[in-house]
Amino acid sequence: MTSQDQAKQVAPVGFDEEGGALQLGELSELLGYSLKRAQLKVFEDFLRCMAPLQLTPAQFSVLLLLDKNPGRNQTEIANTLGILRPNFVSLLDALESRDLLTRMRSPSDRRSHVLMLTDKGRATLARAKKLVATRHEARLIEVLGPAEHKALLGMMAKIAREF
Amino acid sequence: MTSQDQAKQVAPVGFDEEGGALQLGELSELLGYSLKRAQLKVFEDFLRCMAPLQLTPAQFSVLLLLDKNPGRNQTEIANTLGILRPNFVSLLDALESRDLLTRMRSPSDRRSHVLMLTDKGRATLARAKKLVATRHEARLIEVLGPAEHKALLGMMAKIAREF
DNA sequence: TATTGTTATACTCTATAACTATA
DNA sequence: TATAGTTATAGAGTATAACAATA
Repeated sequence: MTSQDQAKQVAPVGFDEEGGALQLGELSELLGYSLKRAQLKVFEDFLRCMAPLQLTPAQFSVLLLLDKNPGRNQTEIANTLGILRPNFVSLLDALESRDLLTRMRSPSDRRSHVLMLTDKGRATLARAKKLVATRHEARLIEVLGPAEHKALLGMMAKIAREF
Repeated sequence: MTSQDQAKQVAPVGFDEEGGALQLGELSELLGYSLKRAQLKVFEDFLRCMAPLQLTPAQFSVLLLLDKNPGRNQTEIANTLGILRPNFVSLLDALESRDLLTRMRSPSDRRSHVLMLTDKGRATLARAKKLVATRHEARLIEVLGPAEHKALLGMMAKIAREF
């Protein structure tokens, strides 16, 4: 089977750190690692702040994009958000069943569905934006400071664009 | 296939009518959104750079942590990495089957498995570290600049810690 | 023939309950 | 009784193929 007689450099006896906190070591210098953990924290906080409206980050991004770009079809919105078309269907089903948006067959190309926010969708988006600004982003700015928060936004955009 | 895939074509601005690029709007000010997209890019690049060794970010983090903290059990390592114990099992199975680490029953508490890198595990980790430094982090530093890269690390750690 | 929305499907991650063997 | 490792399982998120309607 597998090996059983190597690893003689560090004996299983003589633990000098029994029960103590582990050394992260080079892990804390690994940007991907910190980035992932920070991203999880930020999404957790987003969900907490958005709990009254029951919107996920992905759902919020769809409403935001639709408000700024009315009359687009599913493929255009999904592509812009990096969501694959098949996976976009159930996401839209959920929002449409909550009457936040509508799918309408395009008169010019009856294959495509034109997406538009409903009045309820616009109202919900307005409340959602307020929650994000006053609870979520406000807390981030409080932790980082306004200058670093802005710098961070720039760096994230740069990585997403140029990396 | 060239090195440049057309994941997202950026059309010239000013095309707000039919067929033009969509307006991201407030989406670009949403830190969680940029953070997520940046994190995906960084992990993609990590996998590309690490392709010769076939290590995922999670696997690399386990090797790194084990090297710095030999003789710990599965629960301690998993908790430190934010991995749930049940999900840690198959991750370890994969690394152990590649002879990169060993599980040994602890003599003091026969319930727990003491984890240690094998010689092959240490050698692989050394090669992995070199790939990360010379290919992955080097590219990040090239895009961001050394000062911003360092600042970014600090901010990510701060969010992961205080947020 | 090509494209839009869709279904089906599969694979990875993540999360919870419950089992076993030890303590 | 409680804990460490494990199994089973379920749910998200993500990926590809293929089909019907339409172009």
